[in-house]
Amino acid sequence: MAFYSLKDRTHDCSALRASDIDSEVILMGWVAARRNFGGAVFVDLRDRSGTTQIVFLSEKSEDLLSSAQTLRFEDVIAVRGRVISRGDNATEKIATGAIEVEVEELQVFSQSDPLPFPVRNDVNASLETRLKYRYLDLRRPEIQNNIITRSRFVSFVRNYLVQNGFLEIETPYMVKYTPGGARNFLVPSRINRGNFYALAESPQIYKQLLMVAGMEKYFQIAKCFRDEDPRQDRQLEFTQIDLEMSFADENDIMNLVEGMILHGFSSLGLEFMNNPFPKITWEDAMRLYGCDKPDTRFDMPHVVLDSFAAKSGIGILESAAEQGSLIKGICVKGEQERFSRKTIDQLTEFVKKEEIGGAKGLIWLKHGPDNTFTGSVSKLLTEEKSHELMKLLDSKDGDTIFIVADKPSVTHKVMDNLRRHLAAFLNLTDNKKYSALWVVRFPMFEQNSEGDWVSCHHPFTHPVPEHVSMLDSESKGDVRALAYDLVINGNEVGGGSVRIHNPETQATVFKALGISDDEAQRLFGFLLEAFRYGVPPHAGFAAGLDRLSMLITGADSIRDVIAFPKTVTGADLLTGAPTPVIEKQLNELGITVKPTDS
RNA sequence: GGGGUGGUAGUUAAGUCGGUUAUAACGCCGGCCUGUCACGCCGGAGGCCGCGGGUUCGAGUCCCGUCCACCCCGCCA
Repeated sequence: MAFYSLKDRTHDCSALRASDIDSEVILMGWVAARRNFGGAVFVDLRDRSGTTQIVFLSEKSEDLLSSAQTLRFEDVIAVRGRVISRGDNATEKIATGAIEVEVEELQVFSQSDPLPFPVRNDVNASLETRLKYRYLDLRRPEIQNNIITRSRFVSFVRNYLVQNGFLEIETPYMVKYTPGGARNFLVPSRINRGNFYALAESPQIYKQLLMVAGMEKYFQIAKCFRDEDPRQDRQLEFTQIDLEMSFADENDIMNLVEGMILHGFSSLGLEFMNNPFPKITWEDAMRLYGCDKPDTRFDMPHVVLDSFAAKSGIGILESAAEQGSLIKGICVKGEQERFSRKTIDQLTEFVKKEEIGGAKGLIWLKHGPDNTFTGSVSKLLTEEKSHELMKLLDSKDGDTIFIVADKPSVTHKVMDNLRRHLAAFLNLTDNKKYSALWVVRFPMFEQNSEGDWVSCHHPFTHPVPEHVSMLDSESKGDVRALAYDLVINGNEVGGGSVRIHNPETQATVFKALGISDDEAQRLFGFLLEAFRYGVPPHAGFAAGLDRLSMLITGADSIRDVIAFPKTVTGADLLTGAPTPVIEKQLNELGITVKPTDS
């Protein structure tokens, strides 16, 4: 008997409806469940699209029935049969619930060993087990649908960009090593022993060279590699929707990307709470939310209370203000009854945690009837000062106010964490809702822990033109960049900038970063040289496809939107990578591995 | 590099104050069953309690170390 093949398959397992009754069909898929009644066997047949119940009846053939009784979970089969009505036994649980297929012929393509864990949405094997048998985990409809949704989104993105005149161009993954930024994965060169490629952190330099090359509009679904500790939303290798456009300014890029996101989400039936996306400056984001990626699904902005604090009559606030502390308040609308003394104590412990920012304490006030406060410092506030604070924070009867005073960096971080924490506590974060915004005018530079000035974005970012003269001054910390981040639901899903195309400006920026002319030549000489041969002004963007995929699928972990993810220690539990390699290979590369404890 | 949570049958979990033969559900094996849909019923097999050391008459349980997974901080231009 010849095996059935794809051309014989008449329908997928989600296709059949009552209107198909009496047709003869051939289905192929995996045995998702088997219910054996001796004289009748029901099988849930699952393929990528869904599930159809097939039924083996003794009246048809005893041989067929006994074959059906040997079927086990995840056997791969084809069946030929007739679509019949399920009558009173119809179910709403599956899309094909009105019908079933009465089997006339069964082909078993392959049998499955007993499974290490059930292939079902409602059974949670440990992550370790799921990753070891990732091909089984991927059969679970929940994960499979994530991968399908991601594919549909990527497909939309490609179409959108191509229709907007973009060319999809690949750039090298094995690139020149440059220090700074993320730690690189290194690839040793056999032919040039002792030399290394780096795996690209991003296609940044190549896409700028493509602009010099006159490609005008480039995009790529590009893998990027960064040897930094993974997180819930971060993997060692990840994917960016990377694009660059000549003659474009920041609004051209933001409009393009915004259209891509709005329509891409819309194509999946997902709509944004805000359209168009608001733009706020980095400064305003820090002032209102204490961070550069605020979650705007809920309001609860921070209010800076420095001048109030200085004359508040509250000793700790007045002295904090004198010492140059930043004092911020946040007003929780209503739900006052949920802030019991115990809850407030827990919030106080929360803000004191080091990873939350390590505040010294948390001031709280409950706005009661007749415009009075109760709370930690209420007795110290005059009626006039109380009313002033109420006005500043727009608090009403039934609201609750929290105040933190500390070093600016601590206050921002603590109040950011507190705002998110309160939103989660009050169930204001619905992952079916989407709220996006642009954060613009990032600083050009920041100081790292060693006190060195480093780029916030990257060294090719164009400063705000009016700030160019400040680049080599003491106030370079105040220089703002033509850089923008796209933030959705508190996730930084992408960022970009206008690039420098003027050699003098580029030289000044390198100088501000403490990169000498010689070093600039050594690291980026090829780029600077390219820019001498006619470079168009250009700007670009890179969006994190994995994080976007998490948002569109509602996945909690980046692992749930990547077919073969790595663990938090960078291991691939399915293949066992990374592994030692054979001595011969190391010898060819001229590499000696040191013992681990050296 | 630092902090936290977890690891017991193929899987998911329970296991009290340190005490006799380590439980359950699902899966697996055998049997029964023609309307189930996570079918049901009867019976059975299945254990390096992550690994190594220590305390103790006695350790799944207490202590030390270590490995693995996850979460967080640092890090991620």
